[in-house]
Amino acid sequence: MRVTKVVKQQMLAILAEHYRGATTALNYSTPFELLIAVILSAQCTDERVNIITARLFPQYNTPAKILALGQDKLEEYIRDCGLFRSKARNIIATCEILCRAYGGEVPTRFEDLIKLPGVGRKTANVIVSQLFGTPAIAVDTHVFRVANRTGLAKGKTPREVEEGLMRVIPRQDWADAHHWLIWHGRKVCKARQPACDVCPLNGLCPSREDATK
DNA sequence: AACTCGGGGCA
DNA sequence: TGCCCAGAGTT
Repeated sequence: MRVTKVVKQQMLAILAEHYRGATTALNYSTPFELLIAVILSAQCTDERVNIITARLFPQYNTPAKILALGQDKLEEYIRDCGLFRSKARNIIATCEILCRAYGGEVPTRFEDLIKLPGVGRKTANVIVSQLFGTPAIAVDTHVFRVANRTGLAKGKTPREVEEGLMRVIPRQDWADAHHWLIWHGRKVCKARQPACDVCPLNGLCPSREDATK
């Protein structure tokens, strides 16, 4: 079933109302801290990232300090989140670049961020949209799933979904819409057992009767 | 486009 | 236990 543009606008309005105030912006005090937290969050819950960063950042909250800590010790700090070896390696490499090319600061442009080891489209979009005021929609697995199921933006790749969402959603709503879609994916439109019975998009979503697709 | 990394969370 | 996960890099 094809979702008309009018229906898409209705669904977006409902999501905006239903998830008003919802945010995933974490209270990290510097861009560098948020960057590291987002890198760590891949395939890992926010709760666990919070535990790790609460131990790490009091002493190691700058690229230079992380480099001084070293990769082996960094691995010990972040061992409780998955993929920790590659994350540690990427974080060290990123810190070296930040120190060498950016004066120890986090670059503000998407093109620069995405070149950093461990930073892909999703992470770069999160940083620029939540930190530097550049409108963007970060497509993670939740956003990807919700967009495809609801028909807001169909696509085989996250990139396609990202571009589709940008076409449907007004630019000024991109950052907020990212949060609506993520929260909807977490709480209602879940990967396993979607709670279609309590879904605010009931009646509009084409996957209502077969939400496992 | 498919594969891999990896411990946690959940049924 | 087995299966999936608030991704990114490599092949």
